[in-house]
Amino acid sequence: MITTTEIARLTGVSQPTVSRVLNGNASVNPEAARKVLECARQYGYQPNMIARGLNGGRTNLLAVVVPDISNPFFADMIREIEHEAEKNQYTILIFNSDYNIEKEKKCVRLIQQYHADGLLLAPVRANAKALKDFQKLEVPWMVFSNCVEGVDSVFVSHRDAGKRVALHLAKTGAEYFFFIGEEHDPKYVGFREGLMEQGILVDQKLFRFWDREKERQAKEIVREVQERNGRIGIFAINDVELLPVVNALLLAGVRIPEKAALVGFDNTFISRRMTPNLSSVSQPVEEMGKYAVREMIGRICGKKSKPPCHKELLAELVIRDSSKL
Amino acid sequence: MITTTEIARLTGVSQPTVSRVLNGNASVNPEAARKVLECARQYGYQPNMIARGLNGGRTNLLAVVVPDISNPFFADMIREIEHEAEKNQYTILIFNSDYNIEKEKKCVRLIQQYHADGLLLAPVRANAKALKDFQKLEVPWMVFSNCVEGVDSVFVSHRDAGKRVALHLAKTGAEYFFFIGEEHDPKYVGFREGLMEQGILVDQKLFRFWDREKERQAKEIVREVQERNGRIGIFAINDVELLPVVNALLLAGVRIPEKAALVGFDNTFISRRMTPNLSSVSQPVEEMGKYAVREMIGRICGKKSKPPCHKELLAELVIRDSSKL
DNA sequence: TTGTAGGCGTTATCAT
DNA sequence: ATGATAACGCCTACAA
Repeated sequence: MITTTEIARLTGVSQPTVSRVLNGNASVNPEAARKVLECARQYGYQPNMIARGLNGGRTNLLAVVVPDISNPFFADMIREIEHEAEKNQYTILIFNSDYNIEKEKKCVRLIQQYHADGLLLAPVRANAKALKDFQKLEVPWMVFSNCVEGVDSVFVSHRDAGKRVALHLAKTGAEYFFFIGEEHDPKYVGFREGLMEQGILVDQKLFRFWDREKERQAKEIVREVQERNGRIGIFAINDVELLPVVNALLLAGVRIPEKAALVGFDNTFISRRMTPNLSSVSQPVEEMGKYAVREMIGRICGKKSKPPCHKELLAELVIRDSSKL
Repeated sequence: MITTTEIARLTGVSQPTVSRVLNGNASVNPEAARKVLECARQYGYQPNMIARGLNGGRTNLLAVVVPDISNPFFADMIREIEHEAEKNQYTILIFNSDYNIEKEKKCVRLIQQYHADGLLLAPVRANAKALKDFQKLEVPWMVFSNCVEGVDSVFVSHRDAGKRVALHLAKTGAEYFFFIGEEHDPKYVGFREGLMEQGILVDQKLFRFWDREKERQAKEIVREVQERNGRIGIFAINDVELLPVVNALLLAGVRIPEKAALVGFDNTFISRRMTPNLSSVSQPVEEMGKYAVREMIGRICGKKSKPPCHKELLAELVIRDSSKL
């Protein structure tokens, strides 16, 4: 790997001049510039980002922390983020928090150690307290996919989405409502709210399921579906969680959507390609990724004066066979 | 961010002594060590990996290049790689080649610029010529998921797997065989070989499909299935490619597996959770990820004398409803 | 056991 | 326009 010092020696100019030529910002003698560029080309010069990052400069590294890389939604987000980052000469460092707050915290250390220029975080918990460690960071950071009070965020409102799903399922004539996910999830909060707004007695009509054993959970849900007269509206925190349930319902001969109307989340390729097709809340992955990266780069380069950002993007409820009445 | 120099100033020892204490390799005065550690703790010292990487040291960065992060197989691989890397104090840089040879080549530059200690590559094309740019790298690199002649690789034999699928589908009584994928894919080569070994006249009985428009392709396949008497054996290069076909077949009322027996690849969660369940070739993702990272770290740390590595892991053909006779 | 000195490759500052 | 020089934070000699 040839260095600027080496190019300087070979072309008979000083090292800073080489630097100036290669960065193209200051003015240099055209003839010297030509020689330097020629030499750089010939030896395949590559700037050493490590050295560049050392004395206070940019590393052009962007850290990305997600709970689970293999979840299709996050995988898609990462693809978009990587794509937009690459267009802007940024390289991404990936960290998997594994839905574990402690692991998430450890990422702070690594981000500091590698002097990433910024961080995009899909937090395990969408509340500011759980993120207080990140306040230590001396570089800009922002949350995506969720909205956190007092923290720059790019998101769709999961609560709103949950509400819309409630409205939709109620309209399909569902009498009972099952939610698959955790209680603190904003989707649940919104789902509940939405049902209450419809005058549905949530304490008697809404049930929540969350079992690590997906097959067992699916069986339980099927049983609960079969026990009740009337249509059941089922809403899962993501498409992946919905799959075993669909599977179990089909095997048990439960008719979809007549007996059980289903809605997932994230609108991954799975939902489009399943039979039956699954209704799902679609997050604007590409827009969210692009927006997050651009906003981040703005913060990295720009004046600190950037106003706090709380960008809500619109989710779309894509209605497919699994909940079409 | 406090530095070793600063700690040295505060504790009244020299900077190298601080370095020695924090790295714990050389012997130091216990009392001085105590003071240094206390000070480091108090100020939350974090080593600057950038500086450490500069003078020939390790950056502890591991580059990973895949064709498509959002493909569930690669997403799973990345999760395993990240997990094993993290256990070994490595951080990963992610690059998406987008199935594009030119983009893949560009990664070489970035890996050099960031002085990654090594590279794990899932190549777009599994041949040495397409990878000649990577020979420039001064750090160890190896291929995973595919086998490349003359290059360190960790893989399952796609050709063998293709052969086994051919055998399996022939046994189920299929008379015609459809392959969904590209011609140069080793899976196709193996599939073809396997059929020939069964005495099947591949020129008349084997058909290959590869259309960017997945819906159109699926419709065409359904048409071709319906046109023929006898069972069709269908093998797709991955589960994702199989989905639209399953969908179209079900909608057209084609019976699975009686009329069309299907086998996918990668054994992603989709195949388990679809109805019908999909047969699929399972790659040992966890083992492959672990093995690749460990072998890589061995190369990074160890003597160059490491022998070339061509590690073949065993794929397993998981037979489910979609091809159970 | 410890400190001094030098260097990694770059950018920034200051003269010239 | 350009060259010296210093600095970034760390590590590896080498000397004491």
